[in-house]
Amino acid sequence: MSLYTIAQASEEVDLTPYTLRYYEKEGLLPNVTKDSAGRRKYHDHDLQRIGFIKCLKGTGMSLKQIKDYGDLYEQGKAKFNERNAMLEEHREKILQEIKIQKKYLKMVEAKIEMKI
Amino acid sequence: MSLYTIAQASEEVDLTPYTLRYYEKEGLLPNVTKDSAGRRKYHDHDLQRIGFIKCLKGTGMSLKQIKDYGDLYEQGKAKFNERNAMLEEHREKILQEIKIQKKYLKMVEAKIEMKI
DNA sequence: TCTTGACTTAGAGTAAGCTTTAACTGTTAG
DNA sequence: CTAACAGTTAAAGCTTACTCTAAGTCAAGA
Repeated sequence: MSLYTIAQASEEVDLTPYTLRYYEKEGLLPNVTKDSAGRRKYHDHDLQRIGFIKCLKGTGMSLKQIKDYGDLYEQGKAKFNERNAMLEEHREKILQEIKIQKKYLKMVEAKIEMKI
Repeated sequence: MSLYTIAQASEEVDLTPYTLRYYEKEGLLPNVTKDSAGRRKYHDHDLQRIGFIKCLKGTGMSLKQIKDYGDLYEQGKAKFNERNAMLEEHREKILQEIKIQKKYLKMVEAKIEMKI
């Protein structure tokens, strides 16, 4: 069980310390512990959570929605259905988005081939 | 050869009139003509251009870069190489992005399967 | 002890991409 | 003729997601 300062965590997850504090302030990272001097200590599960936040954000979910998902997560299995429904809906959104990206890719390739 | 009011064009391309004026102000839509009363008249080639703008924007190109691309386009074949290089680079970016999206899709699916 | 450096906070500032407002103009239906 | 309507402009306002600043705290090394 390893601990990370904000600088180390920042390095691990490739986000600035500013961003990590911002995510915490916005409620995306509850339960980040602090040492006796008040400095944040990140645990492995925090880094894993940040990893999943990056996944959701990278697939177009807003921080607001990510927070909502995280809030359901905090409520444990009582909210499992609601939470999984969110993920399944998001899965569809990603699939749609990949389709669109492929369509756009073809448009760009067509433009390249057009040679005008 | 058909002409469209801003409301009709807006409907066609699924962008608000605000957005169309904004794109024009930002230099993404040069040469939009106006009638004797000063009202915009969109031509088919304007709608096609907007379609390609949506493609570039939808694949993560900033309006600034899209403007730069459009500016090269305005300069005709003199800037063909530069323009096509931009598109080829963008094509790579889209391919990368699709890869990332597929990875994220798997992460979300794994989380769904985890059933926790 | 002093100072350096990495942290803390609240809050201000920034950038992108719209979105709205206010005040106005020209066209059209009654 | 006039009211309604669809457009015009410049400029202000909004949202999201950071990003930075200012002022302060704490621990460790010279």
